[in-house]
Amino acid sequence: MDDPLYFPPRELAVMSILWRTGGATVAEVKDALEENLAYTSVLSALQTLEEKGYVTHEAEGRAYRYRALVDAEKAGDSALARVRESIFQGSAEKLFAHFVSDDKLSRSELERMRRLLADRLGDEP
Amino acid sequence: MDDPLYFPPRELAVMSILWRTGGATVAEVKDALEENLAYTSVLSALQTLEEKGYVTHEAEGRAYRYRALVDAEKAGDSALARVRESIFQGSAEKLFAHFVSDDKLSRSELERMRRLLADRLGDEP
DNA sequence: GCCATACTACGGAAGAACCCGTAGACACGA
DNA sequence: TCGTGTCTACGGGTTCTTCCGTAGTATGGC
Repeated sequence: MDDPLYFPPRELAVMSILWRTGGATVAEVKDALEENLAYTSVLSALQTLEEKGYVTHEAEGRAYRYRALVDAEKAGDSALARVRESIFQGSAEKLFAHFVSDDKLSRSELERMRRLLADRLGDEP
Repeated sequence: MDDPLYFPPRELAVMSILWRTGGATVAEVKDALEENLAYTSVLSALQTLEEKGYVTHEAEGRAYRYRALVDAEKAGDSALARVRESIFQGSAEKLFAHFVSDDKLSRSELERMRRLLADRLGDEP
């Protein structure tokens, strides 16, 4: 097991952009962020993340391109485990039940989920 | 839509106990917490949560009994939405796929999930 | 060469989160 | 009555997070 891996809100937003893009410059991150932050604020966030070891950078022309060092899957593991544990009393089923009860899920999404679950059940004789 | 509802780690741990128990005194929260905090630290956390409006208290004997004012479902909504949005690129399916790929899920759990999903699909003709 | 532009490094302010000690109130038993 | 134990209120210290301004460096156009 690895350390629990936790990102405060703003840092998570930045990581999210790095995961989506696969790597981004400060300016790109700034543009992708919903809130309108100063350039240096974005830079600071990235430097903080780098200091923590979650991110690295390499020169690209005059600028740096930042890249995530932890992958989204790992972060997803930690986040879902935390949600399951603290909000759904440790029960994966409770989490699941709540997840699929979301009205905004389309029928086709639900059907693809059913398919996924069927596959998952099939692979374990 | 309500406000996004977010709890930093320690406060989430405290809320978790209130959700599980339905209400608890400071001493009970302290005992239930994994980390060994000073009594007053736990009290502080509860007072902070109360100030934010997530918690209330009523006298019970000489002590206060604290109770959550937001329910776990709402917190679950926010938490899952945040995870889906920032880690799984907004895709409920990606989240789901990752969720069911967890090795620690037992076959019976998975089967109960399948049932739940089937019911959910059935209720929408 | 000189200027504007784009970028990073650095430092620091302000607030949030976290943690606890001390003081005071209150009840109970000796 | 006099501790003793349990509880809350209050205040303060420390670290983390967020945010940005200033200064310095390099690049490319003129």
